[in-house]
Amino acid sequence: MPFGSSGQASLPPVAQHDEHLRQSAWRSICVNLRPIFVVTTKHFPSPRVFVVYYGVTNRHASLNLNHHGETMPPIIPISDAKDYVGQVVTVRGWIKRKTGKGKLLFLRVRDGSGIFQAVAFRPTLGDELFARAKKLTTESSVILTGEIREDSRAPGVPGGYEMDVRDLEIVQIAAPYPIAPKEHGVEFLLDHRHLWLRSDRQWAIQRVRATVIRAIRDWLDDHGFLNVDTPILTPAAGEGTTTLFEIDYHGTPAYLAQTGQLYNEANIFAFGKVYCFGPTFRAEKSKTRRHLQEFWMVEPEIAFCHLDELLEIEEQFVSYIVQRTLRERAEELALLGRDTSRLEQVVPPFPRLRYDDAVSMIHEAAAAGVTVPPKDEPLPPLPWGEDFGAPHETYIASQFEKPVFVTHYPTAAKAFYMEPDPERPEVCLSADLLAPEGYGEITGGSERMSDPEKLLAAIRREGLPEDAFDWYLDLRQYGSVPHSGFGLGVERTVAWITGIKNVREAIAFPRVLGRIRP
RNA sequence: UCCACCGUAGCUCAAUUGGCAGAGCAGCCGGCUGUUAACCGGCUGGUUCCUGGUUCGAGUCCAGGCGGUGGAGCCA
Repeated sequence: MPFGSSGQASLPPVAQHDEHLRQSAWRSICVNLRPIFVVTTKHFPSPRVFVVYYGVTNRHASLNLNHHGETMPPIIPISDAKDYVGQVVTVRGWIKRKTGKGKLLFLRVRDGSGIFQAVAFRPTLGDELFARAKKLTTESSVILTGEIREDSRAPGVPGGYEMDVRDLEIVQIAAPYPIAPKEHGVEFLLDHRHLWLRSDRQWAIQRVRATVIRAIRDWLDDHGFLNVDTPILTPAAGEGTTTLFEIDYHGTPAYLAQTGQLYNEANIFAFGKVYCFGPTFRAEKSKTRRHLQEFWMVEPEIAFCHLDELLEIEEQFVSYIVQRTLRERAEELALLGRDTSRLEQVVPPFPRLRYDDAVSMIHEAAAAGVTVPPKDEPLPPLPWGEDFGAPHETYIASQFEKPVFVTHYPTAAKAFYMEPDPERPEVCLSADLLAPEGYGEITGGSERMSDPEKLLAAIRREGLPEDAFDWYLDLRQYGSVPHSGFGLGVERTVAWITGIKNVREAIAFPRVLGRIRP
């Protein structure tokens, strides 16, 4: 029962102690979006308010009743504090930081929804409660009741509102907290990731991530894509066998999926436009700011789709994700210190650049002695046919205001299933989307090979196990069509939008090379 | 796998040519009515990553190992 009372089926009467409590009750009723019916009676047995309700959402204040069925101040999330100025409310959370000045204590409190300051003043709180408040340590859990007031000096998210504490209940006094409000090393923070998540910065990043994921699903669901998820335990590689995590499948070797794409290709023949979304696994020995062993990827796949249509889908999709996040997570991005001016420009169309032209740009830049951040090392030359290194990606991306598509990579440098350009088979109908500001490749996609003979030849050329791909080849026997798809890495996208330096902060519990705890 | 750098208090870091192991923060005690990583006074806190070597003497020099960070390759 969401009101936090005993859960009994009968409706609790609300005592009408005073005008203030009555207003609090009304207030909590009014903020609930779900239908609520209120009856007042003047006679039975004394003046009472009866509340009829159902389905109260957790997002809003709930009516707070004590054991006697009497109204208590409503329990609110900190994010709603601005709606309760002048009213007495209860907030449940954790102490981020405590500062003070004699008879005055400032408690920075977070509850997951937001951060604000609670002010404990000895003359109004009383000596006993004030002494209790002074005992609070960092990360102690508390239930605070007091009046919300507006004050421009009050810090927080959203700032400008604070609580004048009238009552407090200590749930637990926290042990000395290892993470101090100062700089820490990476190893220490990753060892304490379970606690590090409580920091302002990590809180903001995970809230952005949730919005990015919501935007991904909403856009695809609203554009005719069906979510059909693909297996994580798989019998064969998606793209080569060196980077797979092998597991024991009841005596048979199996692998954690590094892509859902091959299954996506089966699904389009049943559902037309599909996407899968989940964790993928790469056992690469990569220790860079852009790599995780386990990361989340959304992979749309579309039947009857050529490369040019795919690029239009991608630019609409990525723009929507960025613009919606800017709109809904402005406070979090501000907390992270993100300069959003570059992100505001992320709207279709994105520039398109052929691999050939990218190589020419790199040659000219290398000849001119251009250097690339972060170390300002000279741009290395790039022989035609090789894939870009990180400095090449950074340089190309830096030449454009928006994300840029690089298309028509050399066929030999790309995965076996990519369709060669019919006019020029040494390049394929592929496209990578490079994010600005050095965040690298955020999507990779292509038109897929639809001809069964050519696909079989490609599998043999790569030396892949033919029998593992029998069903994949089979797809091309029954109504094969041109089709295309791409994958977008969630952590790289979140890192780019939030402006963080390393993808490991974009996921709650990152799996990086050499680390499996916590 | 390769390259570079790093390892000293719970954390971030000092320690001169090889010569007494130090500070700030956190924690504890006391003070302060508007703090924003407050401030003031006091206290507590050490296997200097490990093993061996050189030396009268090693945090410091040498050898080997372990751990970490960044990058390369590869990738989203």
